[in-house]
Amino acid sequence: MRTKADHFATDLNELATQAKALSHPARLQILQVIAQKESCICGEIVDDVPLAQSTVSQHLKVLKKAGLIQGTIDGPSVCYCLDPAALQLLRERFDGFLGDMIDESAATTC
Amino acid sequence: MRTKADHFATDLNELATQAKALSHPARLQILQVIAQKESCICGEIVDDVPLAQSTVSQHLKVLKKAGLIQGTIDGPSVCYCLDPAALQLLRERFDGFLGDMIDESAATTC
DNA sequence: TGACATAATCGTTATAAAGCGATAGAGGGA
DNA sequence: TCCCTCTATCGCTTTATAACGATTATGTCA
Repeated sequence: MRTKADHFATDLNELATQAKALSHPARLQILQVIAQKESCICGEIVDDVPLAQSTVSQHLKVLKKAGLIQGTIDGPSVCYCLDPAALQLLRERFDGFLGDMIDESAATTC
Repeated sequence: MRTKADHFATDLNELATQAKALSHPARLQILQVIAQKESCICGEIVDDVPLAQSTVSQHLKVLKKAGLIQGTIDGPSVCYCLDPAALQLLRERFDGFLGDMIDESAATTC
């Protein structure tokens, strides 16, 4: 694929990247599971999500790469938790992006 | 691809679908262009985005399918505009989803 | 009607993403 | 040490996405 990411503004690329991390229901559910459980062992996520262990692991990798979660090794298991600061930042970016757009487009009707 | 969308909650599927619409920098830029221009003729978008006309048309289709924009035929041209209500709804959904998660995860640190 | 402009669609190619089973590596306990 | 558990990675297949050029369809205007 000829992804012409270099032709777009940096902030648009970053926002698009984070939106992509949220663009799959399994990843959204994984985030919810991690948020709800007091502990966040990988195995529990696999139990709660209707996907194979290897697939869940891939999704976790995507979320980790996007900076939305972090995993720490806990003996034989891996404990995953959210990064509240990153989520808050993402929230603000989305809000800002959409908010600006809504303000500007208030007049435009076609 | 075996997209197991049916295995996930409806609201997660919908949010993921809309996030996917925002997951490409070209589409984000197109939204900005439409928001900024007072008129929103398709050709102007093509001029402002570093992609071929057919590619832009595809992106517009994705945005239209996601319900974020609408296009009305204006003679030989097509006038695109944002759907402020849809954008506002999306904004609130993101905000709610991320907000709930941040609240719940305040305690969880691993 | 004929020529031109605009935008959507088609056909094709290349890359990314999603999914799974199997394997590998790292710890912990018997 | 040996086995078991847990999770990441590999290899593979299937489907989706992105991109473009070429074509088609629809209007406008001379």
